[in-house]
Amino acid sequence: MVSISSIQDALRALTAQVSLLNQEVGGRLDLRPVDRDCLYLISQHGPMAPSALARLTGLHPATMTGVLDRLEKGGWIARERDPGDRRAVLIRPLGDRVPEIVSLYAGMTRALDGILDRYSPEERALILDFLTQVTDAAATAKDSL
Amino acid sequence: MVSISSIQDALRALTAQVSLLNQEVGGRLDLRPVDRDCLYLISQHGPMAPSALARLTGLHPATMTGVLDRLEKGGWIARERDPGDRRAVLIRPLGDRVPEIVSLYAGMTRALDGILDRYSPEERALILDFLTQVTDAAATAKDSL
DNA sequence: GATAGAAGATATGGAAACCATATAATACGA
DNA sequence: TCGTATTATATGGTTTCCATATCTTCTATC
Repeated sequence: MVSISSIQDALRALTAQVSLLNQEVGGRLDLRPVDRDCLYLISQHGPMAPSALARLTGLHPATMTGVLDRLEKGGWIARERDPGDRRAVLIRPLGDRVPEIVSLYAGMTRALDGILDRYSPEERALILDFLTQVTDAAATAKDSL
Repeated sequence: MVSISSIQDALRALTAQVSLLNQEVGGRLDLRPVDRDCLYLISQHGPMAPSALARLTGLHPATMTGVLDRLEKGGWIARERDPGDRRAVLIRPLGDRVPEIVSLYAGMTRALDGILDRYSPEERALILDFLTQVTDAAATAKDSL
């Protein structure tokens, strides 16, 4: 019998381990953890304003300026003027250095391919659904704090 | 059809979202991300030496001293002399403030309970197995960088 | 045993990051 | 049009991070 708490423990262990992997990858690219997190969010969400990113991550706006300075200097993003609001800035992710990231995650990607190969389509659907639900739950739990 | 890459994306989204939740929880407890990560590792692994923790996390030993200073000051851990090696220190996790953590994660725990309730024992076993495999893969991927 | 070198943790000082506040530019409502 | 709100960033002080040095203790070799 698989207890609920054992799955909770497994989830914690997974996120902790992935966090360590991310930290190692980030280190190779001169990306601090907070920079890497912001970069991921930008690349997923598309162009967005610094203030929105600061709200999302809970960082101070002044801190966000520093984060974006580093990301811009590293060639990860570009700052653009928002055509609709001349006060605002749009942060656009640049694709130039994406291959470096892909390369560093190649081992993990390959391992994951191997794991998923052994599951049936139904099982994969189950896994995807579970992951999605947990992600939503985490977002809700954070917002209701 | 559930593609492999969609599950990879879901995993990235999950870890990113959990990272945000952790960051929020840590903030409420005056724990910086690096302190929180170290505290988790200590609490899972049991008493361990600062040098071992520094190696595991990739932090500089001098940085680890600062992390442990903060964790000790906050009442999260205690430094003890290693009886077998008088140079060494053993970091012991203290349980005093664990209820605070549990309380902040209560929403997430409850949501996860609700999600898992809807799965059969076989499905739970599948999920647990998948999570365990991915965790191992992440550890291996990190070590082979 | 005695001794040289290694290993462990921490002190010290300089560099970097974080954050509160102030500032400048722009938007928007009365 | 004027006053206030919003957006991003500059500035200065505090905290954190890291390289090096230092002190203690262990261990291998003589």
